[in-house]
Amino acid sequence: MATSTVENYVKQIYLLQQEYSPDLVPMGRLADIMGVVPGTATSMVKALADSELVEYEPRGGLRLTRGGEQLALHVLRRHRLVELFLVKVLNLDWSEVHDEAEDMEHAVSDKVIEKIDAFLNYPEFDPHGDPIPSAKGKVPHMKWKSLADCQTNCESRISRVLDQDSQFLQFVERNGLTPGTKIKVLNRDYHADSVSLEFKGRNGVTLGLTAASKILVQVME
Amino acid sequence: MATSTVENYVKQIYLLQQEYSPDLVPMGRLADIMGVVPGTATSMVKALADSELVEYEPRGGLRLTRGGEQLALHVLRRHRLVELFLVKVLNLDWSEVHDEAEDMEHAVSDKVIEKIDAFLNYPEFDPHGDPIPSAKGKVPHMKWKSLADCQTNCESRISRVLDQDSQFLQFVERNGLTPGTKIKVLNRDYHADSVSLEFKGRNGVTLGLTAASKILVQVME
DNA sequence: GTTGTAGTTTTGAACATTCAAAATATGGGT
DNA sequence: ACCCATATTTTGAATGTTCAAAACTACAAC
Repeated sequence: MATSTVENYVKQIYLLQQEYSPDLVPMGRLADIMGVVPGTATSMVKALADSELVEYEPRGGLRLTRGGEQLALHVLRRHRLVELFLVKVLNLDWSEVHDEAEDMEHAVSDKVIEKIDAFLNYPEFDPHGDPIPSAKGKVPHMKWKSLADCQTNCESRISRVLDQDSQFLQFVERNGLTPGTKIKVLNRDYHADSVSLEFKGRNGVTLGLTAASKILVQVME
Repeated sequence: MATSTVENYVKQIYLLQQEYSPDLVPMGRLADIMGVVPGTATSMVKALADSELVEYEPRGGLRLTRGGEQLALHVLRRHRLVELFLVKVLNLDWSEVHDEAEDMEHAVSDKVIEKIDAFLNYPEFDPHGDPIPSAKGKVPHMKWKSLADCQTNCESRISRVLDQDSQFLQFVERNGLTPGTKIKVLNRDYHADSVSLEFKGRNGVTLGLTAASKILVQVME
């Protein structure tokens, strides 16, 4: 049985892969995100390679095996279902559930997770708009595009917030940019590094491109 | 912050103390219950003594300090609230929630526990009738007496089941002896090592004294 | 008083995870 | 071809938890 340390490494590798794929994930990036010194990541990755959870090329980088990916999806499923449960049933604020779920994701059994899934009526997305993998490891897909990439006059709907830092989420909430909100891009200025939005009638917030890039909208097809 | 190993030791010491108090808990008993060899318990207890969670007399035994007891009650509060939550909200069977809660008790934060407590409307007892300590560490008290100590014709109400082994709980449930059930002792025979009960009209089960001693009834005053 | 035995403690080693610091490899600029 | 900066790996040590097996203690029985 995988320890929770192993589960955390595999989960973070999965998330990093979204950023690097099809390239290998560099060791240093993994160390950073795990909050350990590089040598620690190296030795852990070797252990993961021995258990066939990752493929590891010394000095090249790493990627998950199919088995590692399945494990990562399992952990992410638990994490995201727990988040949604905490928000919907226990009324915690969406800005705090990510941290709560970090611990709980390793402690809830499959039996409890299936009960939660049923209780919530088989949801596809968590409170931040992240997709919830199925028990078999299928990820609901949707076409997303970052706010930073929306042109002037583009109308759309906020659907996912990538940065799950509590402060950032509170900022997003204070400004009414939670998933589901319909918005229109009033102005996008690459040189001013900003995007201004209009929504819910009142015309709205101006975001820097860095913040805008962490907010995804649904692409209407 | 206490690791979950430490939380488990302290919890079990607390439970053993109910059995031994006011005497010290013997090391061997702790080792047995923790499922470790005696030497492991000794070295762990020394560490607990260093953190002032237990008082330890070499070769004599051990007991919790006030601080250790507070920690134990905290853990027990989390454990029992989680159990009740799993039964009431997620509809798990009472015979399986003990094991589920063993892991979750170390992963749910105080914030989540307080939400669960409020959601359940500040309950005093868990599904097995065990008292739920308050956030401040106060334990609801009730006068209990074992079924094995009930005389012939004694009428009472089942209120607590001490053995939380899943098989035993299923047996208890199959025979309708769950907490809340009103029963009457038809016959108690010390030499035959048995107690027979009548309840819900139909007259009922006969239990050996060992089983009977694990089922507690409310003492009516 | 020696001996036996049950319970306890000590010792030495292992595993998973981590760090600090030294060693090494890689790719780019000169 | 050589040197440098950066990324990575290696090495050695620490922590927390565990086991196996040897050593010890206490007390009862003879």
